[in-house]
Amino acid sequence: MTTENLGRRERKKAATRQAIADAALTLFLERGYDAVSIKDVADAADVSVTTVFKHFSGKEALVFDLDQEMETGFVEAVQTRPSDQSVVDALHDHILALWRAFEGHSQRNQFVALIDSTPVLRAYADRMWTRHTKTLGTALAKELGQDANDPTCRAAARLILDIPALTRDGADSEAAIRAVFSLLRDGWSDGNRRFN
Amino acid sequence: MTTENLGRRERKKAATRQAIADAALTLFLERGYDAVSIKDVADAADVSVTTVFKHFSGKEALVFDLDQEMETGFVEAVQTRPSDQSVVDALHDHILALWRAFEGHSQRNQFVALIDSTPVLRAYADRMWTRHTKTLGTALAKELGQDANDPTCRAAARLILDIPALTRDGADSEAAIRAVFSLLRDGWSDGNRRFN
DNA sequence: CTACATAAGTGAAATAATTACACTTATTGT
DNA sequence: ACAATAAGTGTAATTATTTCACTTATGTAG
Repeated sequence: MTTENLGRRERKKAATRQAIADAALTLFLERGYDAVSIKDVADAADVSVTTVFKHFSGKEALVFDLDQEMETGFVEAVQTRPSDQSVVDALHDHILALWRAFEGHSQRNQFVALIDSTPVLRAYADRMWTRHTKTLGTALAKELGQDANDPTCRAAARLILDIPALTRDGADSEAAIRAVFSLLRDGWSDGNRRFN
Repeated sequence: MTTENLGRRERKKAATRQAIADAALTLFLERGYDAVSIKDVADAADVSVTTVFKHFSGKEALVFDLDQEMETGFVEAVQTRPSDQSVVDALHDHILALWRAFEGHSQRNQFVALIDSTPVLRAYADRMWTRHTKTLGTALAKELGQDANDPTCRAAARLILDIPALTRDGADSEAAIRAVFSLLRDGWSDGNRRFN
């Protein structure tokens, strides 16, 4: 799907990019993120340092080869949902699907460990998700017939995109997902209880 | 309160730190963040580059001289609230107070413009708030008699700390605050409406 | 098929943030 | 007064990132 029907040039370009990403991930998992320089990655992939920067915006981006697919995924999830489904339910299903797909990856544990142990990568990962707050918020607003900048839609979008960040520091991911969607559906009864 | 009853050493240290922060802010507002190097700041404050790094963890930190006070502020807000007040109400009050204090600053507009126009600073500001998710979440859990890692408490904490990030990209701050607390109190009725 | 335009890749050099190190100087507590 | 300690200095090294002028491969119009 991604490497089809393209000219030789495009194919070679994609191959180079992939070689760099692969070399980077291998080295990072082997030695740790900070112990690997961009030059190391370039050498391992047999390209120049300049070429690495032609393909990736910076060192952190070498770790996350996805990013863009995510944004469209969320937006599509709400737009193409069955007509009798609420947007909250659609997003709930989407997240669960993403989660299960991620679970079934062999390198998953190493990968998570790499990110958890590298502050720069944690920060980058968080931003990677929350960067799409505006887009998802607008998509939600459109679905519900609200203004594009509707603050409630944006806040809801943000809370949902916070989920990956919430599943760190020894938190149970599935519980975090449940908690977020419970908040969205019913609010926070505990927090609103008064003590008098 | 901050510069009292300290020895000469501590006082000079604080003065140096302040001189650096002041020089940095002045230069950043004048020329823009990227056009000012750490060396420029050091020269303007008449200290060595090394000294700058002794006081601030990095270039971004030069802009945000608060950070730590914020965390304790939120935690105290919930702990010292009147006994007939819910934690949500206490946090609502606290945020509104912070907001009003910030409004009454002469440099506020320039400051906001500086951050909005500098991607690195936006990212840093977001992290600065959400960094305290775990602490505030734990404090909330303790108040409510839940487990320290209770996912709902943590999610609620995160949503509240998201507020500053939500007030960007042409969003109305007060509306964002209202939206977040409405979500916390009653959930998201619009998002849960089904269309059949 | 040829020639030209263009995009990918190269290599070197410049800039700037960040860290390490060995050193001087000022402050503090005894 | 003195020894311990913390603040500050200056230099040098490391490394991410950008810029630039250059080569080479590919695609394409004629």
